[in-house]
Amino acid sequence: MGSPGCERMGFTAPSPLYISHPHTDTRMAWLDETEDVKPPRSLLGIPELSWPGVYLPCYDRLAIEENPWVLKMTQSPVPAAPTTRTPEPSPPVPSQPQEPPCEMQGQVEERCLEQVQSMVVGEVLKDVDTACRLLNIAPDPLDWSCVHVQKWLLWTEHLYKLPQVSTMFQELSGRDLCSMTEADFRQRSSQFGDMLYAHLDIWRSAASMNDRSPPEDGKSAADDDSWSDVICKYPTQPIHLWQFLRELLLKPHNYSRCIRWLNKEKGIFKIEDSAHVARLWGIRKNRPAMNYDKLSRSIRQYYKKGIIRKPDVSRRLVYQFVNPV
DNA sequence: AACCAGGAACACC
DNA sequence: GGTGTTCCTGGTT
Repeated sequence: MGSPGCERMGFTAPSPLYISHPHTDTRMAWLDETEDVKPPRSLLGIPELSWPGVYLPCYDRLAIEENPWVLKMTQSPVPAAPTTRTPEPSPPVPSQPQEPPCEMQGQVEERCLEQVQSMVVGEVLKDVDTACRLLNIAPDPLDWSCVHVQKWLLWTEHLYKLPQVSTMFQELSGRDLCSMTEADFRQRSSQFGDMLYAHLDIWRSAASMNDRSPPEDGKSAADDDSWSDVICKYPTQPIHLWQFLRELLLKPHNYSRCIRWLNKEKGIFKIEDSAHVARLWGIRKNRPAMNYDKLSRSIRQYYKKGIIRKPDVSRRLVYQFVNPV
């Protein structure tokens, strides 16, 4: 590896990165199969660059529309821009002087951009981290086995609603994958090769960034759950279903559309989208035939073990952890 | 139709 | 043996 992460991330290179405000429920629009989650590039004013426009799952078009100023980040920061750029509606900066000197305004914008950049980097790392734990794969693609590569491909298919492309990349380790050029990717999948290549690029960038700044203890990328401490060691022991469910529940900004707490204190949760939860579990366990019927059977196995039960008032798709955290 | 409950056989570690 | 998967029958919402 060894290529500079930030450039690969698209912060210095002209790579569009669709971003939005984090922690909105709309972040997981990709989970909703009825929607086309990729924002129309033309509408966003993003030029059709050679980069395929990787759409990060944590960012969605609604929030982009709500925060048009963020779009600046998605556009090429080529040198020509600053002098001709028209003033955009500023992000909420309290008590801003009415007519700030140009320099000051530039500084403010620069600081805003820096803040947004670091926010985006954080969100990207978080998403990679989440995917790593859900798939039980290492963050660095170079460490992937053929099985890991297939998992990642299945995940990416799911993420971007691609047709089955994983078959085009069989028998490849992560190292093989990383040694491939964009042209190699396109050769295997003319339609989606560039997208996969770009997505892999993000992962490699995230890995290289992690290399340079290992997560500090306690407050890591998965800052909103103490749970991650338990199973943060990536390619280790298999995860239990109840652990997996809890992990989804502890990422509400990612998965609240498919599973959410009804009463966190009591450990009562509801599966909002049974098919999606089952599919995620299937990806995680490498069981393509997984469905809610089977998943719920596994949940029912927990009844006699005293791990999960039905709440006192039984409701469809609602379960309860016997020992809530 | 989708969900729920649980038996049974099986695979995998 | 523990855990989860797969298949099944039959009941409920």
